[in-house]
Amino acid sequence: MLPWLNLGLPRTTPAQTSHALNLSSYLARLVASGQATSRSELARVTGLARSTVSEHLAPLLRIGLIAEHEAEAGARGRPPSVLSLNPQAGVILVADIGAARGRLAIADFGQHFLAERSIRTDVARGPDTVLAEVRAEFLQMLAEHQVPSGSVRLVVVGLPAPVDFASGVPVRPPIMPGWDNYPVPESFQETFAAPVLVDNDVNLMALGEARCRPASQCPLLYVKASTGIGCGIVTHDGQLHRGADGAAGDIGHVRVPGHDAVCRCGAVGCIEAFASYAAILRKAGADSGGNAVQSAEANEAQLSGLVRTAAGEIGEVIAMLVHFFNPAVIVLGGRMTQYGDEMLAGVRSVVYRRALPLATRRLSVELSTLGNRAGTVGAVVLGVEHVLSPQGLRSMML
Amino acid sequence: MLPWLNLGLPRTTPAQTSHALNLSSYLARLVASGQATSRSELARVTGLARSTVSEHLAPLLRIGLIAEHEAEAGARGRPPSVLSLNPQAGVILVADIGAARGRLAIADFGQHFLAERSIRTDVARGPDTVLAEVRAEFLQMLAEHQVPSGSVRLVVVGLPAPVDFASGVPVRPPIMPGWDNYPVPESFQETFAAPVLVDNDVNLMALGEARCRPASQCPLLYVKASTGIGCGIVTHDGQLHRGADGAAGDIGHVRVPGHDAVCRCGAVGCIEAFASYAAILRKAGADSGGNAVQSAEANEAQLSGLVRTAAGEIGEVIAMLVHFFNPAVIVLGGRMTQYGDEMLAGVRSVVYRRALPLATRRLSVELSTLGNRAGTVGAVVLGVEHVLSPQGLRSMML
DNA sequence: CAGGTTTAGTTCGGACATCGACGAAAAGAG
DNA sequence: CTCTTTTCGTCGATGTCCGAACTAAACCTG
Repeated sequence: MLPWLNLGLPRTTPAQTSHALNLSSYLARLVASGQATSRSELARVTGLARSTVSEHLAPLLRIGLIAEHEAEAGARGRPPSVLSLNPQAGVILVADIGAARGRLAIADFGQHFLAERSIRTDVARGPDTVLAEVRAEFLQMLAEHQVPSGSVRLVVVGLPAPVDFASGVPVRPPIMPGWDNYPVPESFQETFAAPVLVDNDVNLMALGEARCRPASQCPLLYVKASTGIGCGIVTHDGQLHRGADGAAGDIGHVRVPGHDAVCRCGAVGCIEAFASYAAILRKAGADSGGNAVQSAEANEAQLSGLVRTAAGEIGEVIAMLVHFFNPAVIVLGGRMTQYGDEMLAGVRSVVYRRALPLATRRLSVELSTLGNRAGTVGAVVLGVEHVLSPQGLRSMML
Repeated sequence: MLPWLNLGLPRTTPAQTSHALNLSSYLARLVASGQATSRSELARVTGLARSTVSEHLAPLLRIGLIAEHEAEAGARGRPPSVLSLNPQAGVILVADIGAARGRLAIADFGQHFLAERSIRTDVARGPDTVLAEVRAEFLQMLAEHQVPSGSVRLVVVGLPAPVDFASGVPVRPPIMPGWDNYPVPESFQETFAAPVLVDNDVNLMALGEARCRPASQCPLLYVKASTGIGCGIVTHDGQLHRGADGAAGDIGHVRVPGHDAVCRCGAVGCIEAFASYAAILRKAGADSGGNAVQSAEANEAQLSGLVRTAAGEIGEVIAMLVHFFNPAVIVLGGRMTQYGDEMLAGVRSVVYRRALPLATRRLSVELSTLGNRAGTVGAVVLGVEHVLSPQGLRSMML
């Protein structure tokens, strides 16, 4: 007979987190996303009794996570007290660390960036150096905006590497010598007494883009073409797919025959070796015979053409992903979207030609709406969702 | 400022299904999967009080879904009353319809196949003919095994086509003329007064394989190489990924350069056109100059070589999927696994050479453990999980 | 074989969650 | 000012879940 079947059970038993916390978390997220702004509205949306809503809202107000203020009247009856995440509930520190540059930000819970800054982060200098600079920069930003460092609720870090999300540790990063297994969370926890979340940078961008759109646009793929080529995956239910080892979305080293460029990973024919933005700049520099980037950047027309070609090659890979994953939306991001029109045209032409009509009929291919802020926005999203999760709420309520 | 962010909310509000039903469903699934066989064990596994377990078990016993019988004593204390899904609770009709042949089965809830049968199903003859034959066959099987047709609780159908799972309708099947948008569920509901689930056949196989393994082996990819090449996707949390249009996993029409075979989809260079089992048989037939399949099947050695080559080409595609999806396990199935060793060797050699070590370090590439029963087993799994879901339970309890 | 030990399952009262009903508060309409 | 409308809080009724005490059914010991 058959071995018996391990029916689809949740990985955590439902009874582990209390029902009360689940409800509070759900209410908090409804408020945070703006889908409900008053107690009655929450009751309508959730189908719960108003009294139940009030009851579960009370602890959220008590710990100051949600604030209420008077609404200016205008409608008929008693004006509701408008609910929102309390901007004063604390701040989230966010670092989107790229290979060469990083973007730091301080965000409050009211969806505002209090401060934003771009710094040099040459990851090749090693984690000790880079993270120390990030910490110093954070402290300076906090001081400048007079945010007490005690109000830091969470630190979220994006790294251009595969990350084991549970432990927050980079695993075998191809381009970051010295970062393998480096305990990034500990390095921040010495300075800030707050939990630290670490994830792949492209995952964060994908999350940011996904949350700017209606849930019907999931499953969503975010494809970033800059120095490297990577991809973030958001599934049907809005969750990031990180894969078994945190390495999902690493499409830069997909091999496309017909090219013999040597990739930094050592292999030959990786898409990243000839269709990434870095590769294009190299090519432009070489063609113009001059000294690389400077002169090449000037030659807009030539670059446009190269982007268009590269976008087509990326489109070949995307067409394959469309077959396999059948997403509702493909979002294009990364530095190559400086030439957005060319990029879009290049990708679209190939995808709609190659892929079967069924999978492309309702597929939309778009440029990133968040641009180079996708990473920081996604990090804030991850942070807010973590704080508002049942586990996050429990830790706040002691 | 930013548009506000639609935080990761569940698609259905948690308050919609009653907490009680959720618990009953969870208990039933624990019993069904054999993870708990008595009330006390359920209490230990779930962390609930024994009294609570008893309380929620009562309705499941009342409707006859779960049965208890005496355990033979042997341990110290009072022997537990052993719980199991009641085999007499009803049967599930299962049809795994392939392009040429279909596999029908009657399963009870006690993980036993009461009857199993393979029939000719030339899907090109159209849905009316094929489904009528399936229905007739089902009725005959029921009669032969003296199962009253009133005890049919569910019908599960797998089709070699993209299927919109919610409505149970095939959408734009490439190889099934006349099936587009055909209302398959209605066609069975006239005969059997039971819900009908329809899904892609490869999805069912993937589900079957996934449920035969520990949950730690998800995310899992099931790759089927027969007449066509397809792929089923099970995510980290054990759910099938069906994509935005139910077309996910359709990797047969991924284009691999360097081949100019014309595919039945009309395009050139589809992997399916030269590396599927059908293509191999064609090639073997052509090489031996004789009349195709018959003489070719005889020449084992030649076929082995062709399988090995084709497996390498499929491996190129799988390597790409490994980069993108980073699964924990790849399961190989389909008729090509008749030559399992060659297939495994061909796929492994390419995957472990092409893909980055990070994604392959813990990846295991295996042959299907269920063989040609994967589809029917997966269909039973889908059916049992549907019946034991909170929605399914509610309908049984009136 | 009587009584102790161990494990399983049931019963029951209390703590807590959720609901609906009622009433108070706060605005506009007439 | 009074009526209507909408929001929100309070309170008792109902239902869920738990733990403690109790019963049931086995084995072990002497």
